[in-house]
Amino acid sequence: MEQTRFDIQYAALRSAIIEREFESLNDRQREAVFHTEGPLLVLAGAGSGKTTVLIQRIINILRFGRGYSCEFAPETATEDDLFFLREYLRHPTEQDRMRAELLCAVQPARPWQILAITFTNKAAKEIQQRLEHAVGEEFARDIWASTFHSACVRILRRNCEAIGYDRSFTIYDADDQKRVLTAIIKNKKLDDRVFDVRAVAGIIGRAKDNLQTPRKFALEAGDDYYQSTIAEIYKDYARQLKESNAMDFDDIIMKTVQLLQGNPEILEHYQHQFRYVLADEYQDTNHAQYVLISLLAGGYENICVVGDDDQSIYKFRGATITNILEFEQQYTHAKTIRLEQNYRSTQNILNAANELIRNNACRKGKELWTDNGNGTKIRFHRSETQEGEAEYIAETILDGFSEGNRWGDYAILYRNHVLSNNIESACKRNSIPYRIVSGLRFFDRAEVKDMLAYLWVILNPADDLRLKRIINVPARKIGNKTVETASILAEQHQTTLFDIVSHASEYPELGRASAALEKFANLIFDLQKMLEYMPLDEFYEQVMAHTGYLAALEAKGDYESQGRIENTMELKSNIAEYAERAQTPTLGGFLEEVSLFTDIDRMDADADAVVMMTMHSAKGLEFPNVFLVGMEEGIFPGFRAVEKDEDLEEERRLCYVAVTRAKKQLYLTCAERRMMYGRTQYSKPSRFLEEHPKDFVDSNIMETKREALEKQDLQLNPKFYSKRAHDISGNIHKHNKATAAKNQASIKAIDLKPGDQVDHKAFGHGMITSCRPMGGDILLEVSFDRVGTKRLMAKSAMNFMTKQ
DNA sequence: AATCCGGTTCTTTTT
DNA sequence: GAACCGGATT
Repeated sequence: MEQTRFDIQYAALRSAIIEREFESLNDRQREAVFHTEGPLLVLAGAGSGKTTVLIQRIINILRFGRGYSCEFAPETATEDDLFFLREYLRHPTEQDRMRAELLCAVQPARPWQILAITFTNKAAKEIQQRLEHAVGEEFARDIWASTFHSACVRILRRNCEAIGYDRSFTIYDADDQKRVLTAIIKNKKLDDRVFDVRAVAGIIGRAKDNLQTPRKFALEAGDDYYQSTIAEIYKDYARQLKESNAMDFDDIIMKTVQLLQGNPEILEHYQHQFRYVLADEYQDTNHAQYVLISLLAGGYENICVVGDDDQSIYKFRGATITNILEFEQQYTHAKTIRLEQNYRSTQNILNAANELIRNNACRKGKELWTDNGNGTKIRFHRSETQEGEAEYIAETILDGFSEGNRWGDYAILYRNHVLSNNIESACKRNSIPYRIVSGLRFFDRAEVKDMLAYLWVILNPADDLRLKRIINVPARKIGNKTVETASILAEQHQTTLFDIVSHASEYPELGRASAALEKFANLIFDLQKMLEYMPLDEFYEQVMAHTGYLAALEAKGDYESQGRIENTMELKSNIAEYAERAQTPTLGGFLEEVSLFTDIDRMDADADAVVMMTMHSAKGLEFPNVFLVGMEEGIFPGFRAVEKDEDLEEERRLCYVAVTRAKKQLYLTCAERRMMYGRTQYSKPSRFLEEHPKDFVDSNIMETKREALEKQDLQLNPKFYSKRAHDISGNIHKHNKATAAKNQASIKAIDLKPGDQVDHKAFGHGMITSCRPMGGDILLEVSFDRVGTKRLMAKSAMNFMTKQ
């Protein structure tokens, strides 16, 4: 076919009109949006509008198809159309828009032909919602915007019979997985210190990430004792899961790949269906996910991967940065687009990030820039102790609050959770509202898992694993011994544990316990009956009541149980919310959803509070003011990561991620000594601080830093160090002196008594209602006019408070 | 079945 | 230092 003059005119008008639709994007972004056909790699720096591009690209594909990239006019096109488009471009009106759009569209995709794959539910949901907003709910509903896991589960539920699974397979989480493995290791009479469950689970998980079957793994292990034993465990584990018709998270991906590879007709079906495949956070994909994407996109090869090699921080979970680095080799005709304009941070912050990441050898290379202006310099603070560090942070936040910042404008990020302890107490002391994004997620909490286990068992009594979890929770006189005997009986009789339990009296081996067992079985039967005629949330309450779970928690009555009760109630609202949302709510539907769910989703919805979390969890988020704490050698980079360049680079990427979370102000803090693992450690400032550009860091800090560096040789000898510390630490010392003086003054000023009127920098005017001596300090209760009653420790509060 | 004691361990964790 | 686990004790 040859392009005619008509075609050329048409194509020019078409691109002008389409470009108009996406005029809010920058050139690079637009380029990515319009490159719809063929492989595309988008290297999207932090804060460069990656999600926007992903979404706009989908919108473009839905509305205009390959319109922009098409050089030919539609066969039905007439001179009239050309005229219309020209007029529309001159005077675009809302009435004409639809027709113009239709004339510009070439093979627009149907929603279900688009697969947009992400790692988190949150990201999937965001894409879904923004698309709903843009193209309407009905349209957006059919787009496959989902996580790797939910997309795979969806494929598996349809087709898993082809690989010998029942459609109703259950999903084992990390905890279930560990239980099974522990049992296997015990069963094999292996030393559980040599074969640590966590390590074994990790190795098996990595094997699955690499698509290694137990057989392949055994082959590779050869006669190496450790490896070949793990191969044995892996084999047993796989067999056991298969028998229970269960898959773990890694299976979900691996089995999908196996399904597609082993069944050409199924593969073809999906390859044909997915005309456009988009993958987010591509730098975090593992080998299995890479193969999966390649398979699914194998039909049209309209594959767009978006990611940032500099933000790859999940190697320890099997992610291989190779996938993104070698994309251009995999698809030789791939187009690569770099998004380097940053819309989030100030240039100072970006300079720091650029300088830092430049120290990495293994990267594609990118340089972030912004037209947001330079902003304020990065601030560095080194305190003597971890308490000092925490206090500095609290003071800084209080200062900021009194200047009009909101608590939620602050985030405190750390390398690992333990570092949050002191900061948490400093926040408590200073009445700073804070929220810790904890390592333990809602759905991992014991009480939540217990209740979910009940629901699973009610739905599917054959679920031995979960039955074992709750059969004696709360205690109902069914001891471990009894459960063990019953399990053995189940194995002997080739039946399920529940089957034995429900017919306990037929087995003399169970002796006196059989009454309790049958009682339990009847409980489950009763609940099953209730499920048939009750709304889900009401049913859940019945489960709480009849199992005695709620009563047991209430009976304990301590503070911890109170929290647990709240958590189980929270689960109830989850169920209620699901029941309302789903078209045909079922218990199974809810459990399925929950098993692929984490609770990061509700992170942002909550009240105004300082957020504390690990640097890992901060990925993808942004905050006006960010503290990076514990910037010390041995902590960040961690002592494990300094040996191998590869690990150090990942650590540096983590630092890059952390730095680029800040929009306006970045604070870097560290302490000279810190209590860790029960001993006091002296550490030098992190090398990552050195790698920040000097000119962009607050100047008095640089002095501090130089002094800190001078100390480095000394600190190998702690005695010498402590002797000299006072003489050489000029700036730090001065600062601490000042703080000390302030504290002295404030302790003197503690002649406070109830009834005194005070002015607080952040909370305003108030009256002291009580004073209680506490650990060399005084706990004040102050009733503030504006913010109500607060409890403050006098020493630190006096830095912000004056007596009238 | 609950509690206590001692020993052990201590990155990060999107599903 | 704290949290968690397993074994022993009550």
